[in-house]
Amino acid sequence: MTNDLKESFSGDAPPAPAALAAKVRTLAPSMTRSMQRVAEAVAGDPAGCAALTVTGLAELTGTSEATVVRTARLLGYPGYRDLRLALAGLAAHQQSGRAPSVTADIAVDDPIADVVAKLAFDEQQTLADTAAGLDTVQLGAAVAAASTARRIDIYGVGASSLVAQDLGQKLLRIGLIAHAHMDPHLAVTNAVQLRSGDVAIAITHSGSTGDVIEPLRVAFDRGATTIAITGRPDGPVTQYADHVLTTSTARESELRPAAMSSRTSQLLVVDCLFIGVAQRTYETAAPALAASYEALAHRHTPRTR
Amino acid sequence: MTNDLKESFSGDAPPAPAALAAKVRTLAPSMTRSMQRVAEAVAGDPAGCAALTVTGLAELTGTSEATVVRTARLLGYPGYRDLRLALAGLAAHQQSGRAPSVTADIAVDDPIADVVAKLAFDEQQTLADTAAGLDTVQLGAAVAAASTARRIDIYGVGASSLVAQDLGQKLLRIGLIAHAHMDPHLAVTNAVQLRSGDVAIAITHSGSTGDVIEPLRVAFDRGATTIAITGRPDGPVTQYADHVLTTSTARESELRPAAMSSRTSQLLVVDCLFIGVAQRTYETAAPALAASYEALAHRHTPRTR
DNA sequence: GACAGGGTTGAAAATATCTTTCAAAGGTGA
DNA sequence: TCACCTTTGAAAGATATTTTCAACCCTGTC
Repeated sequence: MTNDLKESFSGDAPPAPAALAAKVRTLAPSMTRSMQRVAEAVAGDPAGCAALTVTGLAELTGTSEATVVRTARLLGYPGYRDLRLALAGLAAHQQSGRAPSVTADIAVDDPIADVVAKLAFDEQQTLADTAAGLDTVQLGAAVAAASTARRIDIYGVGASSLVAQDLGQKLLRIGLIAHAHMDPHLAVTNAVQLRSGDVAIAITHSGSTGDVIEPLRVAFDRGATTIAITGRPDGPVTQYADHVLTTSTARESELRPAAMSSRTSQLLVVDCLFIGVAQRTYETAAPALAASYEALAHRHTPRTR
Repeated sequence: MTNDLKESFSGDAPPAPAALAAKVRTLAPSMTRSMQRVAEAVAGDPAGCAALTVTGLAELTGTSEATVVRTARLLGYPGYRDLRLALAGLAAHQQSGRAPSVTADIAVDDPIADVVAKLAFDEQQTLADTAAGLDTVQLGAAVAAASTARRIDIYGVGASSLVAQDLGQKLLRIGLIAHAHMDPHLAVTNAVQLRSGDVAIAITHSGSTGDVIEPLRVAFDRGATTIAITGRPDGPVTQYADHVLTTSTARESELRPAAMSSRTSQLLVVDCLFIGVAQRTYETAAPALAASYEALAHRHTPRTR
């Protein structure tokens, strides 16, 4: 008889996904007093109820286990266990609904958990922006040049120097002759050695860092293929760049210097460049990668486990 | 033992809501064969597994109930029942979030546009996983220690050395005495100088890089507060760490070495740490940041436009 | 190559949870 | 007031989960 009622309501009985509150309202009139109390508790606090056992929910609502099970049945589930699973799902769903509450700037008094959420969100945003704004034609050209280069020089100072080093390390690892110059003077000195068939890469967020522009200019004059990775595609550095890869510029706040998001953006561009080159030089890159991995293995102490 | 591990990972045990797949990847290496099978099934088909009982899941994975329960425990839940609820929540969550089109691994013959899209997506994923898996209690403790430290030493080699440098640069910029050591020998030599009230930070993805563990051990023995930033919360490095910050481990492919996503993850953690410290030392950090910005201004040539 | 020692595993017992049963309590109309 | 039907919860019964423990399988050692 309880069964008849359930059937008559939900037809061929697909358990309710998220429309649980609505179902409770619809069915409330056909419920007995005790069952209504249970249904009310369930609709009011899905997350809380999901954490309770039958006995717990029975006590909370001042009823018995049997009533709770009956209510679950009426709502269209085979038993309380399944209602509970549905509640957990509903709770998670509600949770995600109120996610975009932390889009504001990071404030001095933000709790640490908010800082993590905001920072992660901002960096994700930066990645999406960068990917959207990256010119694949320019990237393809840069990849082609780097893949066949006799030698690759990379320039970056300050925060960008880390990105330059990262690219240098990775290219070296797949067997290319690449070097990241951190000292501006040495960079210029070395740039003089470049010639056609070589590649020079300048990384500068502002697009106007003299220490990075100068070696690129020299390389350009010497006939090397020059690439600029910058957030200002109209900046001075692009004068001497055959190919320009644009990084995105995110809003910055007092506590979150621009260096943070520009770094994220630059690294993505550099990674794309690297993967592109690795694809093009796969025959030599794959064994080189494997070899460098092997070489490092002994530096790790055995696992504790 | 199983218990220690769980505790060391999730602090005082806030069960994971949506970061389950990430957690599975992070903990997979420390799992036994049978447990890995279970974890794999769970991560691969949360919705399907949520519909199964312990016995059902045990049969599906060809293991026993005991193993399923053990796996649930390792993942941070009190038992299978709770894991199941979390799975139901995750399933509901996935239901709502639209699946991206380019989730596959990067292949040798992918067009450059796909490489960009996949890479950006993967790194976004890594950020989300890292944020979800980061223990804010541990982070808070690390921030507190670093904010009041007399001196901060940072250790990292290989790809992690760039992250170490990044953190060092930023902390210096807000007026803290921080130094990133790249030479393992010098790192140990300097670690001997540390004492109570100082902070030592080790960055290693594998958690077992001897060159990084050694200076941390020395610092630990000297009474300094030690922090480990690692992808292996059960690795040897955590022996000597007062606070462990876990980075996420993303799936890697032949062309996309693990170093790439671990770097992204490490940088996010380091940024969170930095912002946290900047908040705590706002009085001195804000003017210091402004001053360093001023100091750099003259290095940029005037804009062309 | 045999062996000790520790980690890994699943069968089965023990426990917790859920479901069903059934008789008593509560309500309703004659 | 009483007969009858509905609602309800205690307790028994059925499932699911957790724990225990002995066998098993490695791995490194002599």
